[in-house]
Amino acid sequence: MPQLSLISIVDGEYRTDLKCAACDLCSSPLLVTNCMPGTGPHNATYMIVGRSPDKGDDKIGRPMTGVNGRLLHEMLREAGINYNNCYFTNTLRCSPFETTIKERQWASCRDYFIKELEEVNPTVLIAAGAQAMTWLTGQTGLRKLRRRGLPCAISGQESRLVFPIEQPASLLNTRGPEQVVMRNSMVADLQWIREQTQSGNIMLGGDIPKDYRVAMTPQQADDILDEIETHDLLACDLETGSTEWEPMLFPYSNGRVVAVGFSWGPGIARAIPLYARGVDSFLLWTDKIYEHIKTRLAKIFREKKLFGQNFLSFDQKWVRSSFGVDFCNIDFDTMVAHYLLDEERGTHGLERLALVYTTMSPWKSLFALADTNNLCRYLCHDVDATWRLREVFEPMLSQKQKWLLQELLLPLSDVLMDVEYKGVRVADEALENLNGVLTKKIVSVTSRVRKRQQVRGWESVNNDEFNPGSPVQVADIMQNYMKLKCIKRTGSQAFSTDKEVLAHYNSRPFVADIEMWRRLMKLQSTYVEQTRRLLGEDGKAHTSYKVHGTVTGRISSSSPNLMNLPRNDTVAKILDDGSLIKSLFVPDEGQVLLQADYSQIELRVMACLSGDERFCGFFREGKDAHAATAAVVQSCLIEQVTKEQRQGAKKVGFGIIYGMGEESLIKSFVEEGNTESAARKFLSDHKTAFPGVWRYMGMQERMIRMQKYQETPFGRRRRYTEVNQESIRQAYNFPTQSTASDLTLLSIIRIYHAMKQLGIQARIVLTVYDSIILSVPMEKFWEVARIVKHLMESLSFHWLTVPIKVDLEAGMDWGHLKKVDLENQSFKSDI
DNA sequence: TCCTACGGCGCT
DNA sequence: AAAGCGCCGTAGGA
Repeated sequence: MPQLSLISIVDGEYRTDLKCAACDLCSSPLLVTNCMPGTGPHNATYMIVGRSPDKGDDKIGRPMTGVNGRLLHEMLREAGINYNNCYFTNTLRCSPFETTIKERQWASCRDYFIKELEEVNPTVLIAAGAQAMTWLTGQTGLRKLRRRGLPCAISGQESRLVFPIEQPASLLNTRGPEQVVMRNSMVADLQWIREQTQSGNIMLGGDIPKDYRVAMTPQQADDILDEIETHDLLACDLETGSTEWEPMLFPYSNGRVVAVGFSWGPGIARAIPLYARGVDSFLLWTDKIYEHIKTRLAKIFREKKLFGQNFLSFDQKWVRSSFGVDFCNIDFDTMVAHYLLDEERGTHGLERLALVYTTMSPWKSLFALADTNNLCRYLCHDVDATWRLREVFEPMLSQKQKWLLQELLLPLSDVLMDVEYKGVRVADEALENLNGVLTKKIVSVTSRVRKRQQVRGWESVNNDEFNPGSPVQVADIMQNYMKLKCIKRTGSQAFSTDKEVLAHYNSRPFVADIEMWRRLMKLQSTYVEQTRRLLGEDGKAHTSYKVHGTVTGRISSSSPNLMNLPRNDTVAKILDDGSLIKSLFVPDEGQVLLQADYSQIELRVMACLSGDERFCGFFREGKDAHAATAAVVQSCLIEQVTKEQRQGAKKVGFGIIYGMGEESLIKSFVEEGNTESAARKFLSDHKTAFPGVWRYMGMQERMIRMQKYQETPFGRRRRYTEVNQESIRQAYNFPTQSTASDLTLLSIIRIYHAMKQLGIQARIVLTVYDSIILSVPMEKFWEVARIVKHLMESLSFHWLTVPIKVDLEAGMDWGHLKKVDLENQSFKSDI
């Protein structure tokens, strides 16, 4: 034990000549003060905890008296927090600059801290900076935990409340207006903490009583299972874990379901562990008991009505692989429901939702010490939160949102889960070959770059190897060694070296090399290597789709992202054969890929939503919309429209959908070689010709001004906190992008179930925004093609007043697709 | 050592 | 800066 008398120095008496024997840091010659005690009154309301003394503190011998400390004092005063009400201390009493602290050293300081904490007994703790916060609460991510009361994670101190704030020192790293903004927000945070503390609003232990139980013995497991079986509706969650160090790759042969949890009411939770975790685990299930529990759980998964937090896209796969139940009866999902209520990205985490919508306190830190028992306690919190959140969210959903949940997002999640689970086949040999080819090319470009005279100069000046992947170094060479004029700046006003700039200067060999190097690296690192790394043991790519990933209602794809693979024409700029990337994705053995695309779906949706008669007419009459637009604006016959005129009309069409400002539209016209007056005339003629379109756009702006949100025909909403140029552009784009996406999503569900019902072995392998790709047995090809086209085109809604059209393509891999001619049952030559 | 921000770039 | 994404490597702070 450390000498506890050291920290009893409070109430204004300081000593700097103390010797602490708890660790050896005190003896560092870099330090003036040895074992710096805290300072301030007993029973202070606020105990302010930094990481360690800074140099100024060390010189003076008291915490938070240096530059940083003075800053903090100023801000405290501005926030209305009285200095006499504060006790200042640090997690570490001695911390020689740039010394790595060992666990033993941390531990000895912790004992001082606990003693000090108990003596001072503050109302709340304020953690100054991320490190102090982590030390006190076990949690990371200071930004997202601002203005949050967290439980202290130090053993025996769990009932104490910790408020994190940014480290005052971070102010010193900024300048000018940014510094003012940051400082204001820090003062505001302190003010908020004062208000919370004075009002007593945030209290730990203010939650309802908890009835959590963990099965520690086989008998208890059976009792809990008996109990679960008496309920028909259960919140459910699974904890899974890797049995090895490697990440889990499908089909998760190195992963296990570690525990299963259920809840059937607020504050009620049960957890059943299945697989021992951590050295302290109590779990000693024999194989026989394990199988017995598994069988009983499988019955629950098959028969009960369940709901969870993102259950369908995560837990369901494990239920399938570990319990043999392919689909559960899921009637709700708290994450998806919250997404419908609030589309903002990254706000759907379970703990966050529980903090906002229930009286629960954070429990995430339990996971850090996740032996079997703690993991099960963690799981109990999860399912309890899930149950409570359903009670909160369900009544909040509008009729349309209920429809979206039940008829669109839950069925869609089922389908996407199945699509992800089965995966898409990858031509692994071709993948390896391509990787080799790219490696060779990159090596050669790299060595060529390093022989360039400018690079040699740079290397000798900097005494370092030039890295073509460093925008800083590339900019340095272009600006200072080649004396190239800056034509574009980055967000931080640095010399931009993006592809536009490189293209501008690519007559210079060095710049051309960098351009090629970047393209090659992009192909290799983002597409080839990532695909390789994430390939399952079955040689397939198992992407994961998110239905809650975007503010517009589009789905997103990740690990690997199969929605941004480079098109053939892009790859052709880099490699001789442009199909090399997409052709890596192939149908199941002996089958063929069928791709069904909605043609110009966003434009059609825009026509419907705006109700512009002329624009709708183009689609009803089956005209080429862009050419027809050009014909109207130029007052000529559609046959007389030149390629350039059509291109111009197309630009306006998309410009409108994307909320492009008039000035930028005109600018892009001029860049294409038109005169400014011609561009202006085109635009004003367009407005005259399509008044409905422009009226509709104006309506969107009024909508977000008046009610602060928009709603699509399907009931998707997008909220806006303020109205500015950015939000107005978003408002122009949202209804079309969202509604077009929903049409594809509904089609995915319909196609999936049609194939199932008809017993056809064709399956959806991919989907990219407006297209659906299936792997189809050869002999069923024409039948499937006909069904898919029909299903997609026959969607019918009262607002859908123009026909929607689907183009079909097919091929033996994704890189070689040919147009399908259904009439003649033939394929048209290369596209 | 980890984490975050940034510059950059692929797709619809 | 024309909407919406995911992911790469670098750079810098903690």
